[in-house]
Amino acid sequence: MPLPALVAAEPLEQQQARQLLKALADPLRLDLVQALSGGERCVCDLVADLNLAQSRLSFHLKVMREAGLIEAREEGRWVYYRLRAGALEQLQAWLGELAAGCQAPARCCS
Amino acid sequence: MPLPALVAAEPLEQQQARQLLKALADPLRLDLVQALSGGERCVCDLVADLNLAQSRLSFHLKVMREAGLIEAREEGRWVYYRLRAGALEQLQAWLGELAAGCQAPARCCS
DNA sequence: ACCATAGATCAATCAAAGTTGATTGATCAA
DNA sequence: TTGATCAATCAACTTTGATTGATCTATGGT
Repeated sequence: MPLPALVAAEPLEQQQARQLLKALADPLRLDLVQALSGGERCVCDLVADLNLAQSRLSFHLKVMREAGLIEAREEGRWVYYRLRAGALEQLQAWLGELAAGCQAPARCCS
Repeated sequence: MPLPALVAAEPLEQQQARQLLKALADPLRLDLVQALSGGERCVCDLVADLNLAQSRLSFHLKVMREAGLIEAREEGRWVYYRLRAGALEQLQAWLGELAAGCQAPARCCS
């Protein structure tokens, strides 16, 4: 069950940024992010709180995990998930760099 | 051609955040963002630089425009696009709030 | 050993997004 | 006014992603 999940507090590669963005860009996954934004939660609680099919939740958790957006901790027969603050911070930094130079005047059209 | 595109420097609604994230979470659109990160560019330049079908580019620009990620300026027969720095900053702030509380210890599983 | 629960995975289906090529309406230069 | 270029749009098609229900493994309680 433990899946790769990228680490490193380095600047994001475009590919990693894309995976993170995609992991975030879904309504259900955003609800999950919301649910996790207050701290670690176990899967069974999430199923109950968000009232969804277990396989559906598991699918989305996997997407998020593979993107490096969340990470899991197993304890007995439970699995606890939490947001990776580092990933959020990397994304913030990545956005910051974009915003930095984007106000330049138009290169005139050939 | 001018499409709604949300404004406001207010905190992002989840729905708006999702649209922005989705607009970013695509390889071609990321290339576009990259191309625009140095400043305004016209469509014909983008077609040439990224070497893609014009209708394809137009489709993706529309997605980004509708999300409020970019905005257009028409000049004669050309259209110039640029990133909306405000949108990037709103996203950054939104990520910041998520990162804030996500380290809390697990609520114990029922 | 048996049964119940937690959670991951798989195959099938369905819906949403992206791609392509053609067309259209502007704008501009000759 | 003719012809060329810019860029948006449309309809047909393809690809990708999400949902569902069924299994499957592992853990724990009795």
